[in-house]
Amino acid sequence: MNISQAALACGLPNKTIRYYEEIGLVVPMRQQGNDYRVYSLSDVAQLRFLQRARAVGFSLDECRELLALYANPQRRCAQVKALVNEKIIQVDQQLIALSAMRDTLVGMANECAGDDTNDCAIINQLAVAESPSLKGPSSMAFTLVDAPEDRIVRTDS
Amino acid sequence: MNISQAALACGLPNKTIRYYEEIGLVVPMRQQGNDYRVYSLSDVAQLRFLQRARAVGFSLDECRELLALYANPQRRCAQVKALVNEKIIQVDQQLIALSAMRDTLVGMANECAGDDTNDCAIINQLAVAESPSLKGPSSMAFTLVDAPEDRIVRTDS
DNA sequence: GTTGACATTCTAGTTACAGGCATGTTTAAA
DNA sequence: TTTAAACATGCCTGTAACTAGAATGTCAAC
Repeated sequence: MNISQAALACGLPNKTIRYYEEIGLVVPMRQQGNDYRVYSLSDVAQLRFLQRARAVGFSLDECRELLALYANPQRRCAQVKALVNEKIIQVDQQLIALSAMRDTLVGMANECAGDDTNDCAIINQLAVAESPSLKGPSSMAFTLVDAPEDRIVRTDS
Repeated sequence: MNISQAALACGLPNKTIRYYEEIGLVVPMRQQGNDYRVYSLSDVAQLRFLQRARAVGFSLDECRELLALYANPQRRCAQVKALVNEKIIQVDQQLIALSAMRDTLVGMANECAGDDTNDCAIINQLAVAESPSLKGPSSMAFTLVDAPEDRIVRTDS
């Protein structure tokens, strides 16, 4: 079958399938004469596999690894499970980070009247907040006028 | 102050600050003679603002918008709150998607013995699963041998 | 034969930086 | 005084995973 047939069968866009070929994930045969890609059922199975693996959050590099295991009858089940467990940990970390972001955003929204004045609790919070590093002038929340700056000694990395 | 001082004060790496200048977010003055960047306290306040806004998940484009509001005394608080609320919705969607991924992964791991055999429930699940599109040979879970493919009519996009 | 829907290759753009190189400047020590 | 470290500069490339678009070729139908 040709690329569009394959796309339909695996749920990936055309361009993505070509990209996967470009990076050596699924490389189909070519039809003689015109150089059209010809996808075997095995190719499509692999594309489908990739679509699934991507959907659950594996990177393309991880997908490559999974695909190798998929294709390898000598694989051990434990190897596969290890990859999945590792991915679960990563996803958990992302969930934690996102949750924290959400909490902060909701906290900001709650403090904010959302009215027609220009005094905005959100802006203030973004402007000052807990200083991310250590030192530095901790006020300056609202000051945007360009003051002639003070010179300090140099430290850098 | 120079770039490293500014980096310390705002918690952003050197390179990031230069990048923000390149895309026009915070453009400092230059010192005569050597062309070193000179950051005013106002510049640093803006960088700090950016750092915070990025940390809660705003894209650089959104940061640009927020920074404009920050700098604009004519802003209305409601505008800012709208941005935050929109971002909360986005974050919620990400959280939902990630949670679903996590569930799927955990489900896979639970089904998998994780032993020394080569028969792996995870692989099987990735291979077949619910077909992402509609049609297509729904078996083929384990078949990777390259079978001479069948020809079908063409449909594409 | 011409139209429309396919296919192909190629280049460039996206996001938000990071790494590295070659080179110029400032500062502190030997 | 020299020199070496620690800064600064610009520029060019690479990352991840595609997407969009242009220019062109092919195929089947009317």
